[in-house]
Amino acid sequence: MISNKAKYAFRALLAVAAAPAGESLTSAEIARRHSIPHKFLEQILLDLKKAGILESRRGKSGGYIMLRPADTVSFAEVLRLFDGPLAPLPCLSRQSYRPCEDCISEAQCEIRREFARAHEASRRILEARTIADALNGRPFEAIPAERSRAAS
Amino acid sequence: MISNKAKYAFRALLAVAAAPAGESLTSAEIARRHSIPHKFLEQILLDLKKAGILESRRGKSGGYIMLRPADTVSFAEVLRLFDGPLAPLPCLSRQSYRPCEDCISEAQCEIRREFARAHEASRRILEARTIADALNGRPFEAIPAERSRAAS
DNA sequence: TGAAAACCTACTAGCTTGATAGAGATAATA
DNA sequence: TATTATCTCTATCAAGCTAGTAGGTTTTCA
Repeated sequence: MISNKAKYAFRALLAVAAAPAGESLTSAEIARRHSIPHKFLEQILLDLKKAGILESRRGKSGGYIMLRPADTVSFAEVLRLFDGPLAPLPCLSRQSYRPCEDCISEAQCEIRREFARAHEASRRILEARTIADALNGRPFEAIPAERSRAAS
Repeated sequence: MISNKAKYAFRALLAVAAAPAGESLTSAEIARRHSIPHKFLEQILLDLKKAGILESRRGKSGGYIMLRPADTVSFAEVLRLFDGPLAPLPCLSRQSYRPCEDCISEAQCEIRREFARAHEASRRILEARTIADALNGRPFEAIPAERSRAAS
């Protein structure tokens, strides 16, 4: 299960990305429209800003706006930001690899082998799909097949 | 990330399933061989027994043995048993469905739509792969395509 | 100067994880 | 029958995490 924090982050991002170009949205407005605790949302928006995804304007008539275009922000990136590694095992994480304690041999670990498949399947989708895709409902079939397995 | 408990459960199950037919394994032996805290493992084995996956014999020369054949025990089942629903959102869980609070329309929820794809991909693999598959290294390609989408 | 907004830091209740502890029940065997 | 090895059950606990709440500071606009 993803955390509430991540869920709120997605809602907020979708809201900001859906706003007319150049128009900013205040945290209070987002909170009201999506029933998110306001102060909690503020922290989340701040994280999104620190991550370089959102831009903010302070003061009266301030608010939030996309910094990076919505089609460059993947679900995987946002989820990682709030919930940590996507991988089901530390030894399967690319971004924050860590061997399991007491692991004798990664190559021979059946658990790793099985979860690697499952993880790879969902990882590819979360990595490929962006906030923009979600907004305009681009169908799943349009995801280009990932050829480069080398980096895995 | 899956819990330590689930990881231990997989290790233990693989060990019991790998034992020669009819031969039982004691919790102490499994704990020793896989560096799992003994008393903690006992709880886990008990859960596996209550779930009808393992069988136990008490007393001297007791131990654990598979109750159900290893090729009927899926990774999904074991993971659910210890870590709860596989679904990233409550509204995506088949076994323990629950709407998100404050959800206005499931059909129109972009977050649900995106995560549904990712979840379905890994769910199918975890559901299809069994302890027996993991043990004899049956290649992933051999998984039969799931045709019935109706139950989704 | 006042209002509205983002920004920052601290705190907290309740839950979950990953165990540890100790006693009881049962079965083989000496 | 006593011993011993094993599973079984229940309670407890420290540490960390989740989902916030709280209260102030800074910035900007009118």
